[in-house]
Amino acid sequence: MKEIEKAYEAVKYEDDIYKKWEDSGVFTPQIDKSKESFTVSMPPPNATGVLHLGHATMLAIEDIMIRYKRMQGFSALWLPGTDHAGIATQNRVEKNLLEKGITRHDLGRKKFLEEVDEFVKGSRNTIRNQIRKMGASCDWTRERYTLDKGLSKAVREVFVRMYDDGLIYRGNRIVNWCPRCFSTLADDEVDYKDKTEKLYWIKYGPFTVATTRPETILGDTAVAVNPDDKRYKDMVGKKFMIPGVLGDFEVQVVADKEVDMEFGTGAVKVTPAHSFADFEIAQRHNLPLKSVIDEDGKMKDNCGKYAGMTTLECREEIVKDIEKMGFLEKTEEYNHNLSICYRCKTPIEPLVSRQWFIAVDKPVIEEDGKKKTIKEKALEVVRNGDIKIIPERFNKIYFNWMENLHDWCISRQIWFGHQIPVWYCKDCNEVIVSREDPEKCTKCESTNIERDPDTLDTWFSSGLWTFSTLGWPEKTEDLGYFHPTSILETGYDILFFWIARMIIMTTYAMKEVPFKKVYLHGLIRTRDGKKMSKSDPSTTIDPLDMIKEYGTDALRLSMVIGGTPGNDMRLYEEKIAGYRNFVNKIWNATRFALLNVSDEDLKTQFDSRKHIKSHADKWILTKLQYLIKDATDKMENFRYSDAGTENYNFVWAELCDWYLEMSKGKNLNPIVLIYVLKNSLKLLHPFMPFVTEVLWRHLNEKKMLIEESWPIFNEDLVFDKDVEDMEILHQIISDIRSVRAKYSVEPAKKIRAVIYAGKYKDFLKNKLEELKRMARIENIDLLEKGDKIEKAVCVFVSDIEVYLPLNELVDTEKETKRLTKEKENLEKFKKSLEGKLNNPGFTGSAPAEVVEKEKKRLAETKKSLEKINAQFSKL
RNA sequence: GGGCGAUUAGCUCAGUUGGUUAGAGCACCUCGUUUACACCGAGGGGGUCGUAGGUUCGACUCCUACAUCGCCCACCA
Repeated sequence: MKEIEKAYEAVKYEDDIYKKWEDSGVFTPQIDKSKESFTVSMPPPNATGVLHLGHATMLAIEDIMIRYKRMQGFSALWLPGTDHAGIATQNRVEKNLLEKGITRHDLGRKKFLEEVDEFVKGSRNTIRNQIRKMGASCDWTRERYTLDKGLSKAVREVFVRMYDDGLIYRGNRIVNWCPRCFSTLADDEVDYKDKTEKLYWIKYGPFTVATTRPETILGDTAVAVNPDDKRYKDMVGKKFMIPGVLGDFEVQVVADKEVDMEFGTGAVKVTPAHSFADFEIAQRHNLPLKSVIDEDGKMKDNCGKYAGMTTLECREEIVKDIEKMGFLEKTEEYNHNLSICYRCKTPIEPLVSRQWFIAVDKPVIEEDGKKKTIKEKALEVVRNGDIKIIPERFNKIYFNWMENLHDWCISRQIWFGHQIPVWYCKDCNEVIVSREDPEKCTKCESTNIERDPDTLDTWFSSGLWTFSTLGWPEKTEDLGYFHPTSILETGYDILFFWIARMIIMTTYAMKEVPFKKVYLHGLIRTRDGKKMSKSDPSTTIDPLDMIKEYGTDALRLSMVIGGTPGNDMRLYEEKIAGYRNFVNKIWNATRFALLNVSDEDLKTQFDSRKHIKSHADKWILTKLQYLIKDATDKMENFRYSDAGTENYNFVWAELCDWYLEMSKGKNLNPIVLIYVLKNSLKLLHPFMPFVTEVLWRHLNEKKMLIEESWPIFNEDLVFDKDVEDMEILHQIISDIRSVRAKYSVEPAKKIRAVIYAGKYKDFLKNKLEELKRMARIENIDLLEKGDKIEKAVCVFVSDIEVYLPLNELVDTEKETKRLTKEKENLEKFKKSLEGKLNNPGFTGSAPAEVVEKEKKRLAETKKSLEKINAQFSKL
């Protein structure tokens, strides 16, 4: 017997428990060929980030996966790490510098990068420790960083291979350009914003064109019309001189099916250098490019008096000038999508630029005598089931995205990141792509070579994450044992950013999939279903605050239970508080046990032949077995919410509300109690690791719970008949309590009961003590059968009749009402059952067991009705 | 424009291949310090499962429309 505190205070234990786990080495799996591996790569948070609910969800779910598999005996590796997050981190540091009035150019590349490294070093520990706060049982000895040596080597290796295979090329193409970040962006790094702008209708030589960007007229080289448009039929193929603000300029008229005849006048001005659609038209018709907007978002020198203006200033001026010239026909309000930078929300400036790309449609992967593109390969592994996405519906979204993928622009004009391993010879123009930094030109041996100043898109390196972190390109033991990883768990919002890219990069470099499964969780939303936004702190919940207030276990439960993969979930404080209550409940259940068992009991190994004493024991043991079966099944099928809910209900509604309450008399059976409790702790450990581990220690166990084995269903501990009996007892108790409440019989008032138990007489004889205590009855006359009793309220459970002779308390009117209502319900039910059973369609086509079940129900219902009818005569 | 998801009790959500008289938590009402827990216990009220059709012996579950909300993709100047 020992006593623990009355309430569990999470903050007092968590850090200590975590340290014990980490120090013990359980987080670090060994390479053991006799065991199966289970691997999860942690999606690396930004090195300079702070923990938010997105991370918290991811960590909670992945920790459940890992702890579960570890307990099942897998060699379970959860590999943590951080991402250098090129643009985001560089922006942060630049902002800091700006406060001191310095730009990165003042410092120069080398100094600036030192500054960034310093900053990262300082802030990386923050996120590391916050990951620990969540209880994440990841292997810190294998922690990686996207910019560390090994990963940089992997990046370089992949780049060189892809270059040699002709997959990486340098090209002059139109790109998404952010004038603020001063860098290119990938297509999916572009966000859209609804905006109403002016649509200008402008006289354009023999045409009238409509545009929202009159400033781009300076870069026009064509007019496009639909091939079917009769209005312009005769003009196609001809060239026209168009009078413009800077004098006449020449355009060619082309017919292109992408042009919508209905929009505007059906004639489109084409600016190939500053519009994606126009660029494509230009490609199809070999039109000249004319660049007029610079990388800083200002008009180029070739723009005459407009040179140096921002695009917006220029637009204003040009419109004025066009109007003066009498070319402005009209303006109207026009609602469209404005593309903006996903990082800084600055409008994107599409422009033509010389960049590095990955060719997604070039067949280079040799397989089965065919050559496939990396895109085809990435589609194939999902189509053929090598990678399974949960929930499945995201397959379609993935296919759609992948099928429409264009060449991926991988160069970024920022300094922080993996610098592109390409050198240019200034003497002979040779392009040198190399695994090692070259000292001289490989062609002319000149030392006058210069490295490409650009860096790679952050997603290039994170695309290699699952295998680069395991040592690739070296053939490490880790790589052989832990790759491909088992499951990749992350939010659906980075399906394209990251998951798709990992699949592309890994199937190319490793010739295997990065992971066998993808589990996508939803986004956490506010109580009103809104997105939590950093800019509005009143909408956000800080996971660290919640941990302080309610404990990590409560936070984890609140994010896992009640959610389904791929669906968003609302989170609010009361929900977390609710799970805190559950944490305290299991604490107190254990507290109760500890107050009632001896040290000897704690040491005793449960033996089913020796230790089972009562029906209650058999009942709870059976319930536990079914729980083990169901919960394991749910875990296997990634239904963590369901598994958690079942455990929750078992502990609260079955173990605490019934078994412990039953135990309170002289019936306490320490061995079974401890056995059930320990198993509950095991089942709950992946969900709420801290409190279960703390309690485990109190139960005199030498090993830590984290190292224990997952419970296995044991048929020998299933006693279905006893469960049926016990549930009848529970029903009797509940019904008596209900009657007491309806009749306002004070709890303190003990009453008498007469029970005609029929075949249950012997069973109930052993249960009188519990029955009396739990239903608060003074005296029970237990008989097999007997006469109806006057002035009594009755309840019927199965064949059993229970009479509470409340005498003067019995309100005939009230009782009649109660019984009438019950009778009505039963009759309604009976009717529906009879309807079913008399229907040959039902009996003919429904499975036999379903029909059997309904027959049984009908029999029960009829019995109850008989008894109720008999009771009416006694009122 | 294309696609996806949601719609179940006042609120937040479960409901696994169609087979209950549709569940839970919170909130609400009544009662309650009895060998853990008031972060608790006992009892209770509350839903024609978005609408309209259809398939079936049987639909919250499958099909078709529609409505409302949300998300993703594409994008036309």
